[in-house]
Amino acid sequence: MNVSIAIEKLDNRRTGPFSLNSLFADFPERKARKGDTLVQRNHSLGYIFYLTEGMVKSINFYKEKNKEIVKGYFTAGEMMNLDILNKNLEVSDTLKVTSAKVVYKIIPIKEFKAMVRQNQGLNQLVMATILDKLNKDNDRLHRLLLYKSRQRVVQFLIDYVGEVGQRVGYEHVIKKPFTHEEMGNLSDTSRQTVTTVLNELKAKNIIHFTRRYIVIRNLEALAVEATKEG
DNA sequence: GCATTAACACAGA
DNA sequence: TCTGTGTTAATGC
Repeated sequence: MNVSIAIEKLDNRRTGPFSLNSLFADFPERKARKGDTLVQRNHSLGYIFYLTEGMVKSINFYKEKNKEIVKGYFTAGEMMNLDILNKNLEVSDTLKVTSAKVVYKIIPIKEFKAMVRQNQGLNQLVMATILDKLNKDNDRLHRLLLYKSRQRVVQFLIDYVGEVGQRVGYEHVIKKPFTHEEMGNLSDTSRQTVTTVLNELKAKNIIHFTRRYIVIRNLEALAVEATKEG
């Protein structure tokens, strides 16, 4: 994603989200702890999961390689397994808790479908969520094919700030950011490489970070880094 | 060469 | 105290 689009996203982002919290308020709630599996890939599931607290990762595990591919992370306010709408209730990703605690709502698929039919806003949001995921997967694949790991980290950072960054003067802040390991998973590289790249950017005064936040000092300069070789 | 893995030190929440 | 970060040597493709 180029920098102007990232900025545009920051500006256009909806402030008062279409309130899923109130829409799903009356449905039963479940809790889980770090390491718990909410549902296994290929298993049948009669509910849509709506995350109200904590963080969940969606993964595929490849036995042959003994390797886990992290497809993405869900945070509070997201519907996690919309793919079952299209696959006869079969989930395509394993969902695992990564935060200390998770709270989520379970909405029976039949009722969910009825709500989608009735509620234009929900209908649009479901559509947008699925398409957004599709685009993200596509971008990620292209990056893997076209760019080296350090570039992918920078590109991830630009997208990331576009999604959750807050403007502060000429800078942008990401509060409670992903860990380096999580960012590595999302940009298909190792956590050590993420650490190294971030420290390089810090040394160039393009970003600053601690465990609690990331500040993008210079988004334009970051965009330049995103395509720079070596 | 470029990047990941492993291993270890250590610091910050 | 434990998780996350910073660094480097060994290893792999």
